[in-house]
Amino acid sequence: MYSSSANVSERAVAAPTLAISTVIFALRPSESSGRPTLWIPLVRRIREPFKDLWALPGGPLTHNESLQDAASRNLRETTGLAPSYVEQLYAFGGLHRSPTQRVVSIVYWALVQPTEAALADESENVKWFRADKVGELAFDHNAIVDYALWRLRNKLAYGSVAYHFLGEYFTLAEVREVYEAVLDTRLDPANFGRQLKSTPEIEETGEYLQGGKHRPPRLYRFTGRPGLDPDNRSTP
Amino acid sequence: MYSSSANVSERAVAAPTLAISTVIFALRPSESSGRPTLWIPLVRRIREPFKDLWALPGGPLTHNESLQDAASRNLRETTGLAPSYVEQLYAFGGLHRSPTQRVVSIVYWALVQPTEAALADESENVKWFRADKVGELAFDHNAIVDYALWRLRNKLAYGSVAYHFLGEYFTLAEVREVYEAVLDTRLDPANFGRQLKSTPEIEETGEYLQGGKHRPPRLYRFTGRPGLDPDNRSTP
DNA sequence: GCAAAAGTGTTACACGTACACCCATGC
DNA sequence: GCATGGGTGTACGTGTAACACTTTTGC
Repeated sequence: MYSSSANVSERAVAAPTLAISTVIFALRPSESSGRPTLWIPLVRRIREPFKDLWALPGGPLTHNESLQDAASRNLRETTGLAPSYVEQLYAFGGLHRSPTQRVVSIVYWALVQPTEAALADESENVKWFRADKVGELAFDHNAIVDYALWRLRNKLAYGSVAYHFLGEYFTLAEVREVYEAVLDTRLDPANFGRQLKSTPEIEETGEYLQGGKHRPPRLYRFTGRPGLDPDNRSTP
Repeated sequence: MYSSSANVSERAVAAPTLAISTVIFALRPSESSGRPTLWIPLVRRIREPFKDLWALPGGPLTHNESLQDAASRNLRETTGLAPSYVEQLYAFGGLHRSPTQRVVSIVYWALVQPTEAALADESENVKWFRADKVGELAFDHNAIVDYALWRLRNKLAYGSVAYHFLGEYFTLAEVREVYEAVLDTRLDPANFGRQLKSTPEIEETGEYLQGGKHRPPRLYRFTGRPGLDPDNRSTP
């Protein structure tokens, strides 16, 4: 394939297994406070190695799908969900990730909306965990979850991912709740609202959210495209 | 390997080829202005597909090396250089990257110091190009180079990569030249110097660079660690 | 009317930018 | 002495943080 001075004969021997895994984030109300918090779904391993430990959903890459399609597919297959945002996280290829075999995992992270997340499949072998309390996971999946969390927080602070946790219409308070949940801080509603309204990707609709207990907040819409990474770049 | 509801029998069929490629950046004086500019080494393809076109150096992943080691190795093999900085860029896995075969490329980017870059191997089949004037490359390598450039500029602006283009000791003006070359702007020497001196990772030495035409500038040293990505995290 | 959330106004401060100025060296 | 790059001082503008204040709804 590539011209290279490497020993070409080695290639056939090596051929590490290639797998795709996904860290799926959704906001769900905390059991205690009721405020939204970050959750991720994990699958129980049904064979060795790491039998009975929890692991990230994942699977092989099939021949006729792109990497991102493979991530979306195994997300749908394990949780029944359609993600609103998918981005590549990292390719993990350390030598001893799996005790039995050399595996290179290309890991994605995804966001799903809470309306969807509510009707997600949950079973004996698929369960949702609070992202900061996952316990001991199979393989190097604890490190992967940590890194995904770090990336999510980063993207939220500097990018425009927050809206993918929400539906098409949302109030400023809902966006603020997303930030507060993910970054684990409290934000000044006044300043936060002004900042959002000054970003060109946020569009003010004429609608108001009715049925609340207090003054009805205005509804907004997000009109931006997510991506700067190669998979999403071409989308105009 | 992974528990998954995917059709396990498909895996054996699929098995796309896995390759490692690297975008190697070095600063070299421009032919015209003499000011430093960004260059990258490319290798000429000696077979189909894309025979005779230039491509990124790359090769297979061998069994007993990590992804990053593979990147460093093929960097050394094509250019004879030891990189001062290596970071994973992205895993490219589109279906039609190569017309003949399904290939997933895990791409790294690297920086080498100009002292090293000066003695880099150059031959009929390995040549250095200005990063912004590479012409038409094989596969999707133009897109990859563009993305690597974007990342480098980003990391330079927000991170602390600049020092890896330089030796252990450097003057503030040298760092400024790196920024000016990569970001293609002019920066105010006064403000730039103050900013650098206020970053805790920059250490002022007692030494001065002698032999210049004018007032000898103070020499500085960088005392930070590069990384926040998984490969470099554990390094204490 | 009162509680609570939506939304506006105002001020202080940190930080980046622009630019005038002084310092030290080679020729 | 003078040209040139190294280095300091200082004023201005922009954006964020803090917080007082007004508005609008449900009960």
